[in-house]
Amino acid sequence: MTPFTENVIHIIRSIPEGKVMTYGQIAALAGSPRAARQVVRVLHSMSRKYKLPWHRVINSQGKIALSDDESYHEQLFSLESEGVEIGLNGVIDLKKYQFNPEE
DNA sequence: GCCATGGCTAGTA
DNA sequence: GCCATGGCTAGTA
Repeated sequence: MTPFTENVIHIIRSIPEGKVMTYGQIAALAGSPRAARQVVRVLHSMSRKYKLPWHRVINSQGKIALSDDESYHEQLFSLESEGVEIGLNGVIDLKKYQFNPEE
């Protein structure tokens, strides 16, 4: 496993309940600002094995990125049950819910 | 080495 | 357009 991948895993693991992070944000913290899609790959291949809180990762618009209907709703439900509010337009208020480790 | 993959993203002819 | 991976292939040894 490469350092980048390890970083990504650690970062995702560090997201507290009720908070979210962005693909790009995670990539940047892991040391490669434009590697957002690699974060996606990590999520795909390692979520289960490393028990990652995959549902706490959303896109920069503050939206759930999953296209599959069932997965989308699973993520929606997981977030709501942690207290994250999702607007009718499907948007999560990043100002309110985004996790910033560097604080 | 090449190439597809992929739940993206900044910036805007 | 970006770019880190994994899988696969041609082409050497």
